[in-house]
Amino acid sequence: MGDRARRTPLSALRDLLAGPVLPAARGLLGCELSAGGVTVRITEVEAYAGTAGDPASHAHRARTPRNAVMFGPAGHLYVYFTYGMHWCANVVTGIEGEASAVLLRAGSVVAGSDVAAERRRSTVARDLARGPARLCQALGIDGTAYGVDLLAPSSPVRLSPPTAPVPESQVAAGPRVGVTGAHDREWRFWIADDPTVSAYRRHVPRKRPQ
DNA sequence: GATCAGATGTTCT
DNA sequence: GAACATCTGATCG
Repeated sequence: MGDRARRTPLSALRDLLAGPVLPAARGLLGCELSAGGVTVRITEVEAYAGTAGDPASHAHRARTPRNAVMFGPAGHLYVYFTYGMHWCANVVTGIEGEASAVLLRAGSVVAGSDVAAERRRSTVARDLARGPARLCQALGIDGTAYGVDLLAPSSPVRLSPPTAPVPESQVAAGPRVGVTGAHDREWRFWIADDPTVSAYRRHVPRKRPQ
């Protein structure tokens, strides 16, 4: 017996993140993310396999200044700016150099909802962190949080293990949202009956070239 | 409730 | 220059 029972939940989480990306993504459901005076319980995630043959990953082609942190150790935060106005947050997973990551797509605010509502200019609790860009806005995450260690106590953005684990029967899986290719992979995971999970939308090209 | 178009800037070809 | 891991507001049912 022993070793496993003595490990703290935090070190168990660190081990989980350092392993394969799919179990890591599932294990992130129910974890709590705290930043800027707001705490969110994660209800929806997507896995991206980095250099391991995933054409939808930002790290698939090559290492660039933007995705550099994904090539580092697990448990760090990958933040990127997209569509000219939105930030999105990922947790780096796997071994160094693999560049896999888990996109945090949605959560429900469990503390600091007044602060989150002020940032979001919305009073609908369900919508405060429903969607990857909304989640970042509610938590006040932007480029200044790029690369921070989510498991370090002094970090501005912190990740905590679930207060209650999510039962296997509550975890649903399906195709990823918004990605251009690789629709066949069911690498999106969410908590089945949670109202804060974003609705699935197939990727649509946004403009016709005349 | 569903669907559509527009905003806006960084990254890569 | 084109694409993009999105959101919001308007319009239609």
